Parts: sequence; C-alpha cells; structure tokens
Amino acid sequence: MGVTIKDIAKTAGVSYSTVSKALRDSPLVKEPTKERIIQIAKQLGYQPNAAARSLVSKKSHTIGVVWPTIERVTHSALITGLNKQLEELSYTTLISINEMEFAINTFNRYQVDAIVAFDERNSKEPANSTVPIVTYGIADDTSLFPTVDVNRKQAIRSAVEYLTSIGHKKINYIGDLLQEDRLQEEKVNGFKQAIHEFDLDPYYSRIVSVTDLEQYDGYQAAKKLLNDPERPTALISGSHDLTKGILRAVYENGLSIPDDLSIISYDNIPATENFDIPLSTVGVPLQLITEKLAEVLMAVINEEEIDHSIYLEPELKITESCQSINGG
Amino acid sequence: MGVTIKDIAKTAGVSYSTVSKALRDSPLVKEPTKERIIQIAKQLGYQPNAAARSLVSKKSHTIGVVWPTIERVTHSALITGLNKQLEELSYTTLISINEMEFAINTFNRYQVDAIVAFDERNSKEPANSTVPIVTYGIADDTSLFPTVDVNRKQAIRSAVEYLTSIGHKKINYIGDLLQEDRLQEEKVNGFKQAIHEFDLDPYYSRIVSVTDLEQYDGYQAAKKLLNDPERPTALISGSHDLTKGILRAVYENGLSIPDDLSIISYDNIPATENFDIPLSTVGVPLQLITEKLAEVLMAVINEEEIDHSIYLEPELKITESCQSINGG
DNA sequence: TTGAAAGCGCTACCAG
DNA sequence: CTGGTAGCGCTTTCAA
Repeated sequence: MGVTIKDIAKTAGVSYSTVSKALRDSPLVKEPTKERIIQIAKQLGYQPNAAARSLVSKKSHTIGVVWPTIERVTHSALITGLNKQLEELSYTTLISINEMEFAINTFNRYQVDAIVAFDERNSKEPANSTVPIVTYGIADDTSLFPTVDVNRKQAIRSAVEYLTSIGHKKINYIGDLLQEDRLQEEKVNGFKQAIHEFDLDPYYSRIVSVTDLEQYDGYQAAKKLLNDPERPTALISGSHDLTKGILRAVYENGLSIPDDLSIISYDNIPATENFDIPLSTVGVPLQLITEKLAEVLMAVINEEEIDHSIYLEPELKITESCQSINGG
Repeated sequence: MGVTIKDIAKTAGVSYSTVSKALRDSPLVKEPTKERIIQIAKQLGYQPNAAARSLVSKKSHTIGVVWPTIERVTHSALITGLNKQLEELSYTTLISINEMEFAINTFNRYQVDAIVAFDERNSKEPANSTVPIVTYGIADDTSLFPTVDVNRKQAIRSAVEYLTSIGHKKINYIGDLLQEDRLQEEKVNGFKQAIHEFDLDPYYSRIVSVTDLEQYDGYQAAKKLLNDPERPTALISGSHDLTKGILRAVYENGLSIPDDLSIISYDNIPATENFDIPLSTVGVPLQLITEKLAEVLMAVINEEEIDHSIYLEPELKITESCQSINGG
C-alpha cells in the first residue's frame, strides 16, 4: 500500500481531516498550512485512494466507455476526442472492450458516474445498471438509453440532392454494405432514398460495395468503376480513407476532378490532408459529436432533463471538387 | 445507489456478514442458506461495490492497460487477446488511453492489481507507482519495469538468413521506417544487420519505405518495385496487411509466386486468409505474446521472481511461397 | 454455522 | 481555522 492522508498528517503534525481538506483545496484551511500539506503530499508521492474516496462521496469523476468493437477504427478517433473532451471537464475516462453486459457490470461495480456505450448491436435488453448510460449509435425511439447520433442518412441524401441540383444524373455511392454495421447501413439507405426522391435511374446510379472502409478498398473499387464506359459523373464516398484511395485511382486513370468526375466525401474529421483539390464533404465534425456526448453525459450525471435522442445534422461543404454537369 | 449486502441480509433474515460470506462462496455458510442468499442477491440485482471491496481486501482483480497510441491497429489485436486471456484468469481489464503518467496515476488511484503499458516511447522517467508495472515494447536492460517483447530484429534477420541459404542475393524489405516507432525500427535494424552479416550487395538488397503498414501501402510499394528491371528475387514484408497489398500487386503484374518472387511475411496472427499460396511467415504468434504477458502480470501480482526482460523468439515457417533461386 | 465488530482510506459534519 | 468522529460497503477476524 502507498501513502495515506494519515501518513501526511503525521509528518505535517496536523490531524488527518485537515489534510483531507487541504488536499481538496478547501477554504477551511489556512493558506500556509494548506501549502505545507500539499508540499508534503507531493514529496511522499501521495495518490488519493479512489476506492475510499468514491465509497464515501458516491462520485468517482470517472466515465466508463464500453467499446466492444475495438477494431472499428472510426470509433478510435471518436473516443480519443471524447477522452480529451472529458479531461477538460476533469473527468477521467476508463475503457472496457468486453461485451456490453459484462462491461456495464464492471463499471457499476466501479461506481463510475456515467457510462457511454459504443455498440453497433444496439441491444434491446434492459441492462441492469444503477449508473446512467448514454449510447452512441443508431438513434431510434425504442432505444433504452439517451442516444447521440449522426444523421448519416440525411448526409448522403443531401449529397445526392446537391449533385442532382447541379445536373448530375449518374451518381454512384461507394461504401460498405456487407458488414453488419448499422452506421454504414444508414448511409446506404440515405442513398437509396435519394435515388427515389430525385428520380435517378438506378441503372446509372449505383451502389458500389466495398468490404472495408480503407484506402485500399476505395482504390480498388474506383479502379474498376472508372474503367467502365458507363462511368458515373459524380461519386459519393462513404469514408475519408475510402476517398483517398478513390482519388489515387482517378489520377492513375488520367481523369481529372471535377472535369471528369465530381466527388463528395462523407467525412467527420477536419481536413488535414492536402489533396490536389479541396474536397467537398458532408458530415458532422468529430468535435461536435464528442462535445454533444460530453454534454449529454454531464446532463445525465446531474440528472438534468435531456432529449432522449439527439440526432446531429450533417453539414454539406462544397468546394471545387464538384462541378455542374454542363461544365459550369 | 444500488443494492448492498445489508439489503440482502434484511430480506434474507440473516446478518450481513453471513451474506458477505455466502456471496464469496465461503465454506463457512450452510449450503441452503448460501443458495437462498445468492438467489435473493440475483433477484435484487445486486452488484458488489468494487470500491468497498478493494478498500478492505487490497485486491481489485483488475489489470489496467495503458494504451496512449490507440490508433496503432497492431496493438488493438494484442489487447483484445490479452483481455480474453485475463478474463480466463478472472481478471477484469480496464483501459486508459491517456498519456503514460496520467494513466498510471489513474490506475494507482483505482488500486488495480497491476498495470501493463503499451508505449512506444518507453519512457525512462521513474513512474511513481505503487502498483507493479509491466511493459510491452522494446526490451532493453535499462528499462525500468519488467518487459515482454518480441525479437523483431531476429525475426527479419532469420528471414534474410533463410533466403540467402537458398541462393537469393536480391532481397528487399518492405516496411515502415518513417514513423517514430521503435517496433518497426527494430525490424529495419534486423534487415540492415543481416545485409551485413550475409554479405549482400546493398545496391540490390534494399529497404523499401512505406508510410503505414496497411494493405494499400504494400500495394503501392510493390507496384513500383516490380516494375523495376532490377527487381528483387525475394521480398520480406513488414506486416500482414502490407503483404496482402503486395500479393495483389504481384498478381496484377502477371508475376507468380514463388517462380518470379519468393515472399516471407512478418506476421503474428494465425493464418486465416486463404491466399493462393500458403504464405511463409516469421514472427511470434499473438497468443504466445498475450500468454506471456498474462504470465508476467500474474507473477508481479504474486510477487514472484521473474526475468526482467522476456524476449520472445520468432519462428520461421516456410511454405511454398519460397523457392530456391536456382529453380529448385 | 452464524453474528458482532473492527477497520480499510477517505469525506463531511460538528465541536471547539 | 483545526481536530474529532461517524460512516460509506465490504471483508475478515473472533465470539457465540
């Protein structure tokens, strides 16, 4: 065992309740005493015992993140952002990669203040949790917990809407529809719906399926697509990485953007890369999502009223990577 | 707050110390009483309070994983494996993606039983930790904590050794040497050393640098390489994903393995994919690593003696993807 | 076989 | 401003 407040009290020659107060920066302790105590604590390498603390205070200032699908790279950026966000609110983040129920139990035992679950499977079973839970994923009215989500359907739909508005009739969507990933599914649904809504010919406006959302997949898919004489005039890409591969394929084929092809990429990270041409994107910035998640977490901790489902609406940012089909 | 053992005691009509014993499956409680108590606990949805428990028992049965470089995909597989491994030993895994020192502090406060740190930066600062720490990464004699690691240098060296033994003189290594990643660096060092040791001509036996270890990077690198008239007769790939891309490029170029090119891939995952040809690999299986890590963790928890640095030696598995340079 | 009681390290309250 | 003390939920003696 390590140093306790009693040890500090002894060497400081004060009572241990005074130490407790000093360490919590209570105004009930004289400034010099406080400083001396803090000094000694530092010297002794004191680490407050979270168990003891949360046992009495019923607060751990810790958020549990349930993340069973650790392989999903998308979420790793999100969780990194959330971690930072929560750090600023002086909350500590702890992650469990166990399956939903086990992880929730663990966090309950540890008395975290709130849990945020990233789970595509969006379970309908009533988790036995004393700790409030917030989920990230497909928000719907039947979900058991407050949910934060991105309107991916609308994102893709509005991309199609814009492209048709500038004259495109052959619009393809490159994305993942093989995995059981409701997040990807929603994007595909948005595309399908838009096809219908904007009366596009399904023969020309297709969904190109890739098995993953990485650069390589985009490259291969685009390679195939662009050799087709019936190739589209506009492309919507399901992810940023996918887009990188697509662009590569476009240039290798000697085509140019936007003259031969307009591109809009689904995206949620701030543009860091320098593409040859600034990329048109649609999506909700990662920071907005993590901010909202943090906000909802704080709300459930403080037992404030919140909307059950928060659906963040995507923004469409159009740059020179899109061109009117008439050449304008 | 949730249900406590006192609540259970009340409805069961026994003292709460009996409940505590029953729940811990102590032989000091009569079987029927025990069963009744367990039954009631389940009904009430009892979750033991980890804080209270670890406060008195000084054991949390939890391992803290420090993983600041969450983006490193390699480690995610390793951590998944370790998590499973530890689960079998009935230990719970909690992950922190904060930077080393902060994470170690957090886990100290939480009184985890041991910490395992995945940190490429392999800090030399003496972490102020009461909890024992084990690191995974470049093992060297100066490291502050017990370390488990893979002899990556030897892995690549032995691949070169084998290839030269069957007559290859033009051997290339495709890998990452741009990132500040000591793990990758070691592989490159192994290659450099082998060039020297086996007296290969550096003009023909080169290191091909990629910026990441993914399929796409392997594809691009190989594409360029294979068009070179001075192309190598054998290739060593720095990662499994890289290899997938390389193979793709090989086939696209109309070359065949092993007739035109022998390949050995650095690897640590059990072959799940069906390549056209079984792949020669060198490396330490992931499971061996996680087993060893778990073993060392248990050792430090029980204060047993252990080697300070455990260097796992890679195995070379040769299949038809390698061929003698004389065509044998 | 069960119960009573001490105490883990800490916070929060009350008395001085 | 400082010290004493109760008690958070639990495990672990020790007594009954």
